[in-house]
Amino acid sequence: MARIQSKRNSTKKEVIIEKASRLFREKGFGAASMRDLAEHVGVEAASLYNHIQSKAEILQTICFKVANEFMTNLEAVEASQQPTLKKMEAIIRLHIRMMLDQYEFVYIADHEWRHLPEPYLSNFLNQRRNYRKRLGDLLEDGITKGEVKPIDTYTAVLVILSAISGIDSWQRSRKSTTAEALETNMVKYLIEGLKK
Amino acid sequence: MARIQSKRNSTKKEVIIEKASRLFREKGFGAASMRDLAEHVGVEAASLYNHIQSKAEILQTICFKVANEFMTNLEAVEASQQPTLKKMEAIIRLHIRMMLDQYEFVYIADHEWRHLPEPYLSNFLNQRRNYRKRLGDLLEDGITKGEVKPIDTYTAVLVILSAISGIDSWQRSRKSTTAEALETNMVKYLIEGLKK
DNA sequence: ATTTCCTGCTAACAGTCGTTAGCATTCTCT
DNA sequence: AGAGAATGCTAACGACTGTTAGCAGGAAAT
Repeated sequence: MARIQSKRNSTKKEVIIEKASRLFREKGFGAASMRDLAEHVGVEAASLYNHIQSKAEILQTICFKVANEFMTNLEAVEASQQPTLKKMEAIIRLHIRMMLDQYEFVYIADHEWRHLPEPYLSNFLNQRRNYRKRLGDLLEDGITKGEVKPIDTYTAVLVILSAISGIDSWQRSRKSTTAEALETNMVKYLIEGLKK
Repeated sequence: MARIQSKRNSTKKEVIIEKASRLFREKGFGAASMRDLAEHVGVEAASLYNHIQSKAEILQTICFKVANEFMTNLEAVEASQQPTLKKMEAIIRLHIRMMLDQYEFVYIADHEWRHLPEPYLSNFLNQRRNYRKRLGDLLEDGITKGEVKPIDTYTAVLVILSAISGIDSWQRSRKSTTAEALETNMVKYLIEGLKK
């Protein structure tokens, strides 16, 4: 019987999750069915349950994988010794790159988290809130040190993160602008607003 | 039989659409059921069909209502005689205000449009592309006239619109920042990046 | 007062949902 | 070669989906 696991560097579960991420983004978590997913994986729906526990587990895996990756990066940047603006730039660039080459995963963590079942939902939202808070603190610190223009940090964090998540609409319609140009221009616009 | 239409200034259809907008935002279009909606309206599911044609029709109504409102405003601004930066500010402020007091509708047009059936989907996406194109042209014009800093207009439009749609996450958690402060700060950040 | 329209109801349709049970096949390891 | 684990299959479950048919009661118009 046609087994899964075509690529050698990934378990069957990872294959399922990867295919699911594509599907969840295209149709939304609620509208994507397990039979849909199974077909993309090349297997019957029931067979998926040899590798995963539930549809919700897939969503959890994706959301927390992304959240952890961002959090790990944030901690590294916080611990680093560099000017605040450089720190912010590093974070912004990571967000943009994640949006560019882990698009499906990031998109789902950004837009489909509301379908997480409790207690994962609360957990996820707490992490999210904490992340934004620490980004705000980082900016606040930069203002205190005189490295950043005195602005409302809550608004700044909101603008920065939202702007990046809008790359979504660029992904959908690969037009003239290249990924590199987009990153450069976006960093320029967002950092410019923070300079004194 | 308990009729709908409690408020005098709205038809039953409008009541349904208003309740639906709330539901669609909370659960997503796919996950929100007609029986769900009926319960919020205070009626049986089948009765809804005396006022609407289908679930999809509700989504269409909402999406195009929002799209038309933005497009009408853009045309008014384009026709007005004022500096480019003032035009942009007017547009940004309208977007923010719409996000503040027509939150449910705007959110759905922003996030649930992918569930539109054809040909409405293509139609909607065309309008959206056209809208952004014209915003970009407006900025381009400002650059030519020397009123706006020479930037990549595609990126600028992306950043501006995305940043505003991020107000969504502010709506969800009414915290310290007031709506007025948010508008002021956001306009400041976004316009600052356009000034020479 | 009677007709007509509007809007509500219940019941049901055909289909899809996520998931489980039970069994067959194949892979891995001794 | 044979045992056991891993992974596939088919069939089915109960619940839920959007929607329609047919009917009843109240509102508006004559």
